[in-house]
Parts: sequence; C-alpha cells; structure tokens
Amino acid sequence: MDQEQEDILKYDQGTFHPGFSVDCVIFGFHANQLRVLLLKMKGADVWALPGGFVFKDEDVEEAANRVLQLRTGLDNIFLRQFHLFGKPDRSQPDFNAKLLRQRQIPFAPNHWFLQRFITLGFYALVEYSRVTPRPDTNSEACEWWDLQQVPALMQDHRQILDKALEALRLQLAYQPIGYNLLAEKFTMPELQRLYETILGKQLDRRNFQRKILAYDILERLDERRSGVAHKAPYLYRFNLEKYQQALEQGLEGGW
Amino acid sequence: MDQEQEDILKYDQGTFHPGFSVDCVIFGFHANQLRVLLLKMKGADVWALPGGFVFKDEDVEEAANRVLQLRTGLDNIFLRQFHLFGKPDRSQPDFNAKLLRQRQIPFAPNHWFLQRFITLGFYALVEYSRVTPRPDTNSEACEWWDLQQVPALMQDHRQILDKALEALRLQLAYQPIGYNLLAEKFTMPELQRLYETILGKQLDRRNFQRKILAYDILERLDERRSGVAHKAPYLYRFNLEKYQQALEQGLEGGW
DNA sequence: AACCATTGCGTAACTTGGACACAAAGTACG
DNA sequence: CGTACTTTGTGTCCAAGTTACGCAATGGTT
Repeated sequence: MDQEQEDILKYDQGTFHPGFSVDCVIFGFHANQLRVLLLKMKGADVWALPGGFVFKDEDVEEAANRVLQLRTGLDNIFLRQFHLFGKPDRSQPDFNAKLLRQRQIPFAPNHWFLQRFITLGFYALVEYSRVTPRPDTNSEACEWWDLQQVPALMQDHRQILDKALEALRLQLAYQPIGYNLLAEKFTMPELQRLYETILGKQLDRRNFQRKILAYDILERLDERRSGVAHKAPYLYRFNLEKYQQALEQGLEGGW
Repeated sequence: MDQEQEDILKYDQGTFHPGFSVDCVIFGFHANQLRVLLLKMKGADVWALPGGFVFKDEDVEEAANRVLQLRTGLDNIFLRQFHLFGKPDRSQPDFNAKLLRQRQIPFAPNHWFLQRFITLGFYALVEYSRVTPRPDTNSEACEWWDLQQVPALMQDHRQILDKALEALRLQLAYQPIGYNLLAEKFTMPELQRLYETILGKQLDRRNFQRKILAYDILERLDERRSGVAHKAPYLYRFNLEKYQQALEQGLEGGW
C-alpha cells in the first residue's frame, strides 16, 4: 500500500466498492484513561471517526487495516469488526456535497460520494505511545480524545463509538485484552487500571491479580518498575502463545 | 411488503443497493435437533442460505426481516447480524451469469448481478412448527436440514453457517435463548435438549434446571404435559419482561 | 528516621458448580 | 391389576471459585 496519502474525493466512480465504507474506533490507553482517535473535518465544527472506502477488489478487513495504518502509522494491529450500520438515513448527501464544493471538486448529482453509504464498524486496540496521528486530506486535525470528553461527532458516529465500547466490554468477558494497548512490559496496577477504565468500575486489587493470573497468559519478569513512588511493582508481559490461544478459545463460557 | 414474491433477477440496475446482500441462517428446533432452512438452487446441485438484496432506501435490518418473512411466512422474529463477509473472491460472477442464462434473462457484462457482492450474515431463531418454507424464484426447494447433515452449499455459505453457529453459542453464554425457538409452553427437558444441541454436548438434568431457574426468566405453570410417556413434566413459559431485560443486560459477565 | 501510600501474599466466609441419591409419577406389559 | 421401567421433582454433599478483608514489606517523602 502506498504510504503517500492520496485524495480520496478525487477518485473516479468505479474505484471503490459502491455505497460502502468502513469506520474505525481506535482505542488507546494513556494516563489511566481510555482514549479514541478522532479527525476534525475541514470547514465544519464536527469530528469524525477515521474511515475509508473499500477498493473494488480489496478485502473489507484489509481496507480497515489500511485506514488504521494511514491514521496511526501502525501495522498488524488488533482490529475487529463489530457491527454494520445500515439505516438509509445515516448518510448526509448534503453534507458531502458541501465537502466537495469546499474542496472545489467538480461533481455531477450522481457522484459516488453523494450516494447512500452503509458502513461497517471496526474497533482497534493500539499502543498509545507508538501512534503518530495523521489527518487525511479531508480533515485538519487528528487527535486523541478522552472517552469522557468526546466532542460532537458527524452523522451517527457517536452511536458507532458507543456500540464499539459495548463490544469491547463484551470481549473483556470472554477474551483477554491488553496486548497492543499496553507497552510490552507493564505492571499489574497498570493492567488493572485498563480493565477498570474499560469496565467503568473499580476492582479489588488482590482479587484482580488472582483472577488474571489464573488465565495463565502472563509472565512475571525478574524486573521491577523503579523510579516511581512507593514500592516498586513487578513487571509483567503477555505470553503471546497463550494469549493467542485464549483469544481463539475464549476464557470462560458460562456453559 | 408485498406478499407476492417477485423475480429478483428481473429488477433493474439501481433498484438495489449495489454490491451488497444479506444472508440468513434460520435456525429451527425439531425432534431434538437443531435445523437450518436451506434453498436448492435451480439447475445446480448446490444449496444456499436464504438471502436477498437491500432496496435502495431500505434499512439493512429491514431487508433481512423481509427475506425471513418471505421464506418462512413469519414476522417479528429474533434476528441478529453477526458478521460481514467481504473477501473479494467470495463472489462467483460465472455462476451468476449461468443463472441468468438459464432463466433466459438478457444481460450486459456489467449487469448488477454479476458484480462483486459483500454480504452481511444474520441468524434467526424461529419456531419450527409455525414455519411454512417457501422457495424463491431462483430455487426449486426450500427445506429444513439437520445441522449434522447439511449438503454442499454454494460459495462461502458453509463458512457463514459455521460462523452463525459460533455466534449462537456465544450468545448462549451471556444471553438467554429459547423464546421463538420453542412453543409458548414447554417443558424443562425440552429446553435442555435445545441447549444441548446448540452446545453439542450433554448437560446434567438437575444442574441445568437449577442454573436456568436462577436466571429468573421462567415461569412454571400449574399445568403438566399430559399424554406423553412417563411422569408428566411441568410446563414453563418465559416471562417476557424479564427475558427481554436479560437480553439487554446480559446474564453474567465474568467481571 | 519516622511516615505513608502502595505492593505482595495470604486467609476466612460465602457462593457457585458438578456429581449423585431417592422418591414420586406415569406407561408398558404380563 | 400389579410389577417393571423410565422419567421427573427435589435435595444433598463436596470441591472449586468468588468476595472481602488483614498484614508485613518496600521505597520514596518529609
């Protein structure tokens, strides 16, 4: 894939799979807060989820990966589709027409960008510190936002974001989470803060440790995190093999 | 929606949302077996999932409902999207061209039916006895198949079916299942057989009863199922209010 | 050097889950 | 009509897991 960002709006009819887009809810974790990466649309006071279109012969998952790569600079990221948003009124052709005019791109009334779009929502978990946010040609900013302080979003992007969070919480119940969101080495309290912010509630320190260790996906290192205040906590890292296995098989089940 | 089934292939370019379809995995429960409703394609020795296209201004969920209604005669059914299948090679334009020729419909090489299709998979749970299977214009049969004996399916429909079953099993772990699949009144053993066939394993009768009753979504009636062999079991029905609530809030969680 | 928030490890009380026992109910068959 | 057999309703026991804490050790702070 070309690193150089091209102007999506200048593509011809027929370049992309028609009437279909992908939108990514990119989660990061910083300063004990869950954050999402958002784009500020040019000439409008709304923000948007990073999204894109699917090339005519491109895998849909691959398109989402491409979007992620372009906005964050990262590759090989945890990315999972969670819902398709297909209401007919979710598209706003007037808004899109305004965009085209603003960009001084000539267009016919049946321009592909003005059609109704169905969008597939993905959520991604990325390591905050490794991300280099990059706006696309239609946006003037690309920034992290605290989940508590997300600004007004265009179209139904707020709904998409909410549903992504719901899916993330659901994943927590039957699959491990953390790899890709935390640095390679991390402490138990850090992992706990992550779980707490995703769940939106506090957990008992000692019981958390017991439960997460029982999953048998962590390795304790002989190192401790030094320099910080108070007693130096041990560092852990995920055992990738077991982590992957837990992702596939699920952690518990209920039945 | 028009009850009368029209011939989909005779629609013009521009009738449907382009390059997009829905496919439904319709589960029923009969003779202690989980079954799926399949269509036999005309003039080909393969079966297919009931599917359809989305009208230009139609909600995607609504389109799936329409498909369900046309094939089963039922309305207001439990229906849930579970995965989008978007690989570029999943479409088989040659197969579709053959279909058009067979049906003696003239077509240009860029006919909408020959394009690449992205499909959204839904699964539905229906009450077997209330279904009246109806083939569509492209199929010569519409029948229930035992999950263990599903015949060869066209394209990636086998994958879609497998993924639907996976999603169904996952739902079992955190949401109740049974309403819509069973008759209004049912016995505990019947409910247990349902769980057992979905999970593909046997459960202890007594522990099952305790666990399912703990969910607090069932009401035991003063009636018993009479006429059958052996001791007459009590009849139960779902408390719809609590059932609905459990669907939304989830049953357990893990955290 | 005393202080104190935090970490590592442990334990008692309680809940949940799995394996199993037994009596009651209803059909089948001699 | 009574005995055998299968199935249902209810309950118990024990192991495993969960929850709610206690306490000493650590390492920077004052």
